[in-house]
Amino acid sequence: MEATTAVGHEPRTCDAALARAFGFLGKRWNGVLLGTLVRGSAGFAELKRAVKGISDSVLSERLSELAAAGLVRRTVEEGPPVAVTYHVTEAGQALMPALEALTTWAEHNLPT
Amino acid sequence: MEATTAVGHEPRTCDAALARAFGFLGKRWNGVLLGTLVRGSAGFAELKRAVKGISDSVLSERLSELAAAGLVRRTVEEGPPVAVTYHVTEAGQALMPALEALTTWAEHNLPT
DNA sequence: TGGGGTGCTTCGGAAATGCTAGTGACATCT
DNA sequence: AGATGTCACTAGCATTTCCGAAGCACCCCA
Repeated sequence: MEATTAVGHEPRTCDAALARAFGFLGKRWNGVLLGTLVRGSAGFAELKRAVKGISDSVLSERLSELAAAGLVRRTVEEGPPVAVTYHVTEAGQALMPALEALTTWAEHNLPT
Repeated sequence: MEATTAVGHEPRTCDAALARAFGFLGKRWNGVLLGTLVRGSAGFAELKRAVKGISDSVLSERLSELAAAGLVRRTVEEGPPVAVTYHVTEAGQALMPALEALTTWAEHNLPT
């Protein structure tokens, strides 16, 4: 194990930032969830219907994670009928171009 | 409410293509794997070292899936020392811009 | 002849996910 | 009024998926 004095060829590691990105997007529903939320805020039930396939428990958990990471914000409207709304923050919005690129790619390269 | 005769607004579903994209990228290692492979072909062991954290079994499985989806190709060099090489196809290459966008986003919006 | 490298597959066990229900406040239908 | 439904979740299993270690076959180098 040399402590490469100079140069050194890194063993072809993948970009650290990309790895971090997939730390999030690599979890089962986060991608679609964010992708849905980016096109407009929604409540819990609405989200569940939109993402269809996701379960209550996971949705709840993912929303917490996303909120903790500062990508999504949870707003409670006290009415009499309390309404909760989830919407993306700027950090979430910033993901848009990437999501679009991904969509385009899928359209062209992924079988239906 | 509604059931008005025609129209109907879809309940805000996420883009189908994006969902398909995350059918792949939403699985634990596929993203980083593709991201690594995009910067150059590699053999099994090399890949394992590069993606570090992934296990043999999962790597093997992921590579099969990726190959089945036509994003990666598996080439066997018959020598006596059989050497296997994995490299992305054009469909895989086409993912690059999306991956770059993702990387940029992570750099700016994801904590280290 | 032993150590090291490559390319996988096969086992458990552990962790992540999914399904079914249930709660409590309100709203609406009959 | 009472039944039913919606909204936002939480709770408890069952199933799926993932990981880590081990093993197998082959080759190269000393």
